[in-house]
Amino acid sequence: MVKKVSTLSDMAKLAGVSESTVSRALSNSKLISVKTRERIQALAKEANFSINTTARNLRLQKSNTIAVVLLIHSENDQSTTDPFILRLLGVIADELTKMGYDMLLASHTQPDEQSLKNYFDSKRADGVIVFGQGNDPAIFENLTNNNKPFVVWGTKDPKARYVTVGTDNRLGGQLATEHLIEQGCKNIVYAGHMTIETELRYQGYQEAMSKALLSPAPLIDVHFTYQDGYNVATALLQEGEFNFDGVVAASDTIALGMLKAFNDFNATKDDTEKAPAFSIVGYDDIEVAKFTHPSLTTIRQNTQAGGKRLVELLFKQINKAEAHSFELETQLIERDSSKLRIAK
Amino acid sequence: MVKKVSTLSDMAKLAGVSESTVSRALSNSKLISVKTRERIQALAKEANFSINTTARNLRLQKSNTIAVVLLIHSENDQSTTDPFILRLLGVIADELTKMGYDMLLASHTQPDEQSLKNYFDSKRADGVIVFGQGNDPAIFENLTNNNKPFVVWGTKDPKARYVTVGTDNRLGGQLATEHLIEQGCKNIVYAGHMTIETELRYQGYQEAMSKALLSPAPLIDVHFTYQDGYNVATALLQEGEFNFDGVVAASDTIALGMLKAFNDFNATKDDTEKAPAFSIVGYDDIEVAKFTHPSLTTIRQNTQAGGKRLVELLFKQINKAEAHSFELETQLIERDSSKLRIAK
DNA sequence: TACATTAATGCAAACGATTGCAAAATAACT
DNA sequence: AGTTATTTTGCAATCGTTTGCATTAATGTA
Repeated sequence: MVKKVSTLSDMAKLAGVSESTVSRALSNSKLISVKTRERIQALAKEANFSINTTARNLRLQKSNTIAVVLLIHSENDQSTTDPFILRLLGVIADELTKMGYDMLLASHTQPDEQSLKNYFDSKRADGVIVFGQGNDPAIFENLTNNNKPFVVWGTKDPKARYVTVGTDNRLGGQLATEHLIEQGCKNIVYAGHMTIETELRYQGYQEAMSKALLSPAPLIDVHFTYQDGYNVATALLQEGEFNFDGVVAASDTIALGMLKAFNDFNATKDDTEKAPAFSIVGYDDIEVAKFTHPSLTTIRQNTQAGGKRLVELLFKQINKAEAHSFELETQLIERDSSKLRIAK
Repeated sequence: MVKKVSTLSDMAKLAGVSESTVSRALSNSKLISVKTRERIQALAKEANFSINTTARNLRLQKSNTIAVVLLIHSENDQSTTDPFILRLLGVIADELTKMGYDMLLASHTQPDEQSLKNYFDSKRADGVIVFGQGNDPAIFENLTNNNKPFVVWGTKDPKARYVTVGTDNRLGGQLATEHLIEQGCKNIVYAGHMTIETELRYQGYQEAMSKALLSPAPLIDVHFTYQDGYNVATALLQEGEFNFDGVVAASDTIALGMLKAFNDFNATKDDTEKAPAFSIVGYDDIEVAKFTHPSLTTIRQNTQAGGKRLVELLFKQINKAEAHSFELETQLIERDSSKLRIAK
């Protein structure tokens, strides 16, 4: 077997030229004559040679890598489980691959400024995409001051200067609520957990209620999982305290969990004891929402568009261009879960 | 503002010692006296200094990074969309973070040996986890020969020597089919697309059928998405060719898509024209399967256990220990979708 | 042929860390 | 204090690239 060719100097020996010539030939520099250029490239392919990225990055002072960081704020914040986030990650991975960049994925359970800054200081990433805005935007402010390229998925905070991509959460909450009101619901509740992002959805809900002269109910606290949606709804049903004809859920997972709880509950009761049907609207429009029974009316957060935009705005910053926060279209997708009450 | 401290030599100046001392102090070498060690560590924290990973990796000849590669074999192979794969990625990300490793995520639309080898040659990763076994295991054989640490999610090929983690697909297909037979189904079909992995599921189906003296039907070709499950089933229903009382689906997405198609179809017909109910078993046990209506009977592939095992076996190889392919428990999760026929 | 241009190559200095070995500082012991 | 053993520190080479500058080769012109 031939001796392994693994460095530029190996290649140089092989080709009978200097390292610089090989380096230039491989990067297609026109300083090198076409003849030797092609010869060397062929040789490199034949010898299965590929440049050492680490050394290259060191010399070039860049990493060709984007870090995608999931900030986990609590035990119940399971970003690595959430189908919506995961889907978005998939889109980002595809986009970055297209740009020839690597994607570094990491989740941090202790979200602090330093650990984010560290990606830059340690030169591990040329840019950072953050999920999990949390309640403390101050973390990000400093990065902005230092001109580090980074983008946050979430709500635009008017006081903050960092770049975000997300939907209009207030509007989303409002659209969902208004839709239920149009369907004839009177007694509508909001189900979700409070974060900076979802607080706005709740506000949207409250506004829509007030505008329709309905009184907002206190929120039902549920974490963003199928299971918690199921558990919380089941508990309420069993206590006989689930007396709503409409639910605005803060995520599709919650909505589907609640629907399931309702079905299971009624399956055990005979007709006189059954809980009355309700309408429900989810949030995110995860893929399965279209295929459940009933299909889920929901507020779409377009993952495809969102992922692309995140990457685009990050690269604008990397290339020293101006980047402005972007708000994705916030759209109600009307399906069957909001017609339940009527069907009944 | 203080001048930025970004290299070891900056730190050395700051602390009034040599670079080597700083380097050793930060890595907690006992060659350095406790006093100076602590002093320097404090100083480093204060100055927000962190070692340049690229330089470190170059010197140490390792990358502290694991590449997770999605091999995309066709247009229809949408790994970055598949909820099961995505969930597995989430688990792996968590595990690697725990080990202090970075996770590099990339999808390759042109799966070839060289591009995988390249992660090692270019020193970008210390190990590789591969999804998308495809039909050409030869790709992996060479990596094995070269002693590169890598693990493949999928079926153990007895002829191949590379390390895999996955479930027993033949058994899975068999369990699903036998369960339907127990439920009283006679006319059972398998719905999925052929890959090395899913072919075994189909074989399991065929065996179970034969054993029960039922004749296997030709497979329904469906790609692994909700949408394709829906489309294919809808087409068959409309043609009046969907005359099965049981379906073994190659994924939960397919199963849920088909169930939806069935519901939608019958919703448009009045009682005399309705298609008869059927039982269906999915594959994967994605999280939502428990929360659909009806809940989905399925073959579980435990993502938690699988992700952990993939990482564990990879690190065994990295540490030059022996690593053997591992087969996860293959388990039927019985829920409601396989009772449909009876309920009717 | 001699000289000026232009094209093609090579030299050597970075990039920022780690580490074997030598040197200096401190401690231990007569 | 003088010598030896031990602890602490520093020097300098190395990892594999890229690139400004100097050098050499090739071409053009008179």
